[in-house]
Amino acid sequence: MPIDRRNLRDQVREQLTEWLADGRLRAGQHLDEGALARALGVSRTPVREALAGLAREGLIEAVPRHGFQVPALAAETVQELFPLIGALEGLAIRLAGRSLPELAAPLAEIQARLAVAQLTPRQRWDLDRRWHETLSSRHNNRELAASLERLRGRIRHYEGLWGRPAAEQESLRAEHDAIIVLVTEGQAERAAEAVLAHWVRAVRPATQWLAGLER
Amino acid sequence: MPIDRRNLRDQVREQLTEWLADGRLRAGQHLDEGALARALGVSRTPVREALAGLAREGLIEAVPRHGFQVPALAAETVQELFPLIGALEGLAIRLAGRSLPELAAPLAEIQARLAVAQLTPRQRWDLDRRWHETLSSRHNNRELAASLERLRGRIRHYEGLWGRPAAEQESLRAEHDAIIVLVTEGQAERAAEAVLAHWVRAVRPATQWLAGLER
DNA sequence: TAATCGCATTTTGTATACAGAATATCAGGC
DNA sequence: GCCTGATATTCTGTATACAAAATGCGATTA
Repeated sequence: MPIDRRNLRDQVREQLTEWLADGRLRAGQHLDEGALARALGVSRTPVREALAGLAREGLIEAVPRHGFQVPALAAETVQELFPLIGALEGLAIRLAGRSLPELAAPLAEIQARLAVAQLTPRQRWDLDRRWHETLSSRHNNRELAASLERLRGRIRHYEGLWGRPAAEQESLRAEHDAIIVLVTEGQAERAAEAVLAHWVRAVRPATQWLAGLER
Repeated sequence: MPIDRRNLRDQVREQLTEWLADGRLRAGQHLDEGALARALGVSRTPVREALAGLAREGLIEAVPRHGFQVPALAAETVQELFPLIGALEGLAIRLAGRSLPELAAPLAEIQARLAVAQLTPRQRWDLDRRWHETLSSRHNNRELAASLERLRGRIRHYEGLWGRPAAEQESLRAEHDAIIVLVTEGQAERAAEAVLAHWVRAVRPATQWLAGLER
């Protein structure tokens, strides 16, 4: 019988991360502590503690005397976070060792679903995320897992990237295929390099998409 | 005229990270909110918010109904964090591009100081940290910088590692030399791999040191 | 001596109160 | 019509209050 020993701070944080993930809290949005507290049926105290934690994680921003807000979409964020995620997924691959080829089948399965034409950007985004999560799942490093989850959480609002021209999507999918081949062959080092390059190359279409949004 | 708009939460966090860095708050120590608030001359509210933030960063631990504490030294932490730092320093090196060889001189300078025999573990630890900070300073990725700083902050309590046998220290210093050669030659890819391997190899002496502490 | 119980004290977790800053509203003037 | 400024309102930041859980400690007992 697991007694619930969690404090409100953690429960609030969990709910807020969910709302950040599902888009109920949108990029650029200001977070009203009072409104959140009322919505959750708690006082502002645990809400503020949760927000302070999320802010230190980078999931939200803290602006002195203005409170907290969801970060607006920014090209800088993509430019900085994508390579970071790539490097960590590379580490995950290197740590997979001999078991790396076991990932080939599940990766190919997700990849096949990504090839379907009439998916929404959101669906593509989810599949792509699951593909990368699978690719970087073969390690026993909880810190690495936590870091990756945190960084991925920070780019959740960028799903519109997958509304880009089909040609760009095609080239990114081709890179997936190339990585799957390396994974199948157990070439961890080269697969790690490829996944980093993959993320770095994705920066350009993402920033172009953001530039298009400005209008 | 930059008006101080910072809130107490941020100021408290800054002071606490300092106390964590200089050892005034020791590994395993319980953090008494009331005592901290009194010591800082503020109420518990901003202290708790600062603690909640530090906990989400992993610099301290939150135990429900028991408050906050500085994480105890643990072999797991070393095993998980060292490769993570290595991967991120590797990314920093790859991002340095053509300017990588410029790092050779300052690295060699710090390395020379590390060769002096009668340094305290603390002095060695500081020099080693500065060596790695220098090695990974040539990039313009603020997120990478923040992640590295955070992770480095989490292994600050492990300075005793540099009280290990001279032979081990010698081999780690030799790896530094090899990396400096690669840096001089501008071989970013190989230098990145070498620095990851360097951190991975450092896991063993660190865990052995920790095992020795248990007695 | 070691373990256990009961009680006092401390400490955490949460709610609430309050001051001051930021923001919104709106009237008046250019 | 738009800017300016005064005022009202909202919201943040911080302190304080209070209940409940955890902890410490001494007495009691096996």
